[in-house]
Amino acid sequence: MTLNLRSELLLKTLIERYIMDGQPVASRTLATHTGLDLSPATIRNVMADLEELGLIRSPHASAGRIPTALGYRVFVDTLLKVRTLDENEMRRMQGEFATDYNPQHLMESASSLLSQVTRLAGIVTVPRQEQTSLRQIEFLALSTHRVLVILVTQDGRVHNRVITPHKSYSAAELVEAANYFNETYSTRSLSEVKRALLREMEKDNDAMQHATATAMQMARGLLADHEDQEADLVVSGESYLMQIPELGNIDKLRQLFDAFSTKRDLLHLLDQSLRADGLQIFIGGESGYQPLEECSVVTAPYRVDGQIVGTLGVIGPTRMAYEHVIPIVDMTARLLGGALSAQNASPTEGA
Amino acid sequence: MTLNLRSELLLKTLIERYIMDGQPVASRTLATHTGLDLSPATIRNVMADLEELGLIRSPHASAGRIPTALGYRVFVDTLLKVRTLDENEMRRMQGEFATDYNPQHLMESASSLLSQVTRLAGIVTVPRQEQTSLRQIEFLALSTHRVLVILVTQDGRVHNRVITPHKSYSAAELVEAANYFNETYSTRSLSEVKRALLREMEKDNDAMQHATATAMQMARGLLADHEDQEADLVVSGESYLMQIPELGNIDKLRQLFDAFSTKRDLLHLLDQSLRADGLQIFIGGESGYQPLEECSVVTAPYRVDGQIVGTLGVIGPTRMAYEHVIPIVDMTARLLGGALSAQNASPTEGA
DNA sequence: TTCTGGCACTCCCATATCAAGAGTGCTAAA
DNA sequence: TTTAGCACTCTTGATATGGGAGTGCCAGAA
Repeated sequence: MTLNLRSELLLKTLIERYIMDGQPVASRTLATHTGLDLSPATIRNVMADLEELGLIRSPHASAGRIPTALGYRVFVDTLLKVRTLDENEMRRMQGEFATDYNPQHLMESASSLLSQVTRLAGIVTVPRQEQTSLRQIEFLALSTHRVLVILVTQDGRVHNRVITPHKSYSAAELVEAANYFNETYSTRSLSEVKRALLREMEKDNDAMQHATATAMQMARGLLADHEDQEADLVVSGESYLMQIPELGNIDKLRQLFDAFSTKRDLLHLLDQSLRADGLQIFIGGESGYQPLEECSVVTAPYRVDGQIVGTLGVIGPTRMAYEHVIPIVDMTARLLGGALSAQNASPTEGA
Repeated sequence: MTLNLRSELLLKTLIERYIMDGQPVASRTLATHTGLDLSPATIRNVMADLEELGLIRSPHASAGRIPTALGYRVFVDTLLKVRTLDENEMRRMQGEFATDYNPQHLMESASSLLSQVTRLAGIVTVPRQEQTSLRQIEFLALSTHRVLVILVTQDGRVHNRVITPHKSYSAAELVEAANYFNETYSTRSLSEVKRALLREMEKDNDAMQHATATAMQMARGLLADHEDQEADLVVSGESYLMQIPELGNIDKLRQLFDAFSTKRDLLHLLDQSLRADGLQIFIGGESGYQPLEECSVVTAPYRVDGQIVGTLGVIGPTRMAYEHVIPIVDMTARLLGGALSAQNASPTEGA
């Protein structure tokens, strides 16, 4: 599919206008709003070609044309000139962004920043535990048979879990076990740690040192309910989606909102972006996920200390202001990554 | 306003029918579906009286009647016979309810249980920190100038916060400070603790023992960002509200959803229920909160160790099956309270 | 005094009709 | 290759129309 310059220009203008006002674009409108000095009749011929190529379509016989998903694809890939954020916008976003040291809060802030600035739904995936590495672990006796496990991961998040071992342990034993853990496993990724633990546990218990044995008991308790601790999603501004006319159908809207609370499929989609290493756009059906049929998703991964740990982005109607949304998503990924990395640096190095 | 038996019966039947099928109820329908052997004309006379009293109204001249908020109020207060849950339902709810020891998870489970069983939006308020008492506190050095504070409250929740004191402390110092804290403040409510701390901090630092001084440093850091740690709300099943025809108006729906994400006003409403000590129902405008105009809220407080710590309930259309919803809300409050209390008991006493 | 049959009246709702407007596709000519 | 012209299609809003559902009220029955 090769488009000549004129067709490209017309397609571009058509899509831009459609994004602007949501109305099917007629040949006459296009004739007056493209620099080209052509009559509507000529435009109509070109439009017929574009329709043939599947880039635009008409909702009915005597309406103008609107872009198809394929049309948006071509637009985004080859016609779109992404504006960089101007100074003001950048400053405003930085100003809106949280400045504290709480990772969970930073993610919520990023999500709400995305939705406020784009007026679309903002999403941020919380780093998968498996992919981040262990920094520190501590055990704390709550009562005779209940131990609070505190897990600090590389991304700065603190995870709590209460386990109930069969035996009771003294504070000293717990400290010893934690030390063993920290010496042996810290800086290794959680999935690695998990694998190593499973290997370790197969060995004969009697041969173990006391600290090791205690540590293994803790590990057993930890792994037991590890499963439910899945990656999570922070969504905000869903309600912006309610006023976009393309989703006027209450049923589609409902499916979309269900997707937000189920999270599973959205997480799966965002995982793809995790691997893609760069800004990604899913237009309409491209996501392969029915409730997103009328939507586009713009995502970007964010990094902590140079390593990709999660993704964020926005969900909105296919008819969204891509050239506006893209730099915002990009910028937010940087902001969040930066904030998470900054808090990671030990204060002696940082400010 | 005194209604004779016949009027009451008719009002009751009218509301029951309207709750069933959502259609305005006509005199003829009422004549056939009430035990009374009366002609539609007679019914019409009674209906005119009920309308006079503001209990029902007709959407337009030649439609049947529908209940007003006041009508529902009378219905709920004096006409409704609440069914107790039958064995099966009770068992099913118990089965669906989470069984683990994670308070946060228990609340989410309660919320989703509410919404699944009632097919309405479920809400659970997370206990206000101020009202629950301190059980245990620990300090953990993360790096030279960063200390992780772990706060275990009476309801079993674990709170983390990272503070950055100006001075660096050794592990031993931190343990000592924690001991001081636990000895001095545990079992006292957080708001009490806060007050006591503020008093304490005004004293001359030099006179303090070392442990006390360290503890006060920590306290300073803690109180600094205490504010943002507000009470929170767990909402689920919002999307059930999208298919109820009374809220067909996308704009009202949006306001409602905004209320769910803002949380502030809903929290305020639920706080009233906290003080009321029993199941409460807000019908339509009674909540005094505009987005809930078309909705009713059914709430019940839940208790941990006999003390009310939070509320839960459902939000749905005023036209909801109250006699069905009420026992479910009540039951869920018991389940959640029970689960939270159970995990609180030390394992030696419990199972 | 209370109830009821009857009837006129009101309002909704679905359907049909109509005219105007917008936009296209095609053709023939520039 | 472009364009003017024109017939055709489809939407949209306004308007009319008939049927249906239900009420309010009155006068007579119980």
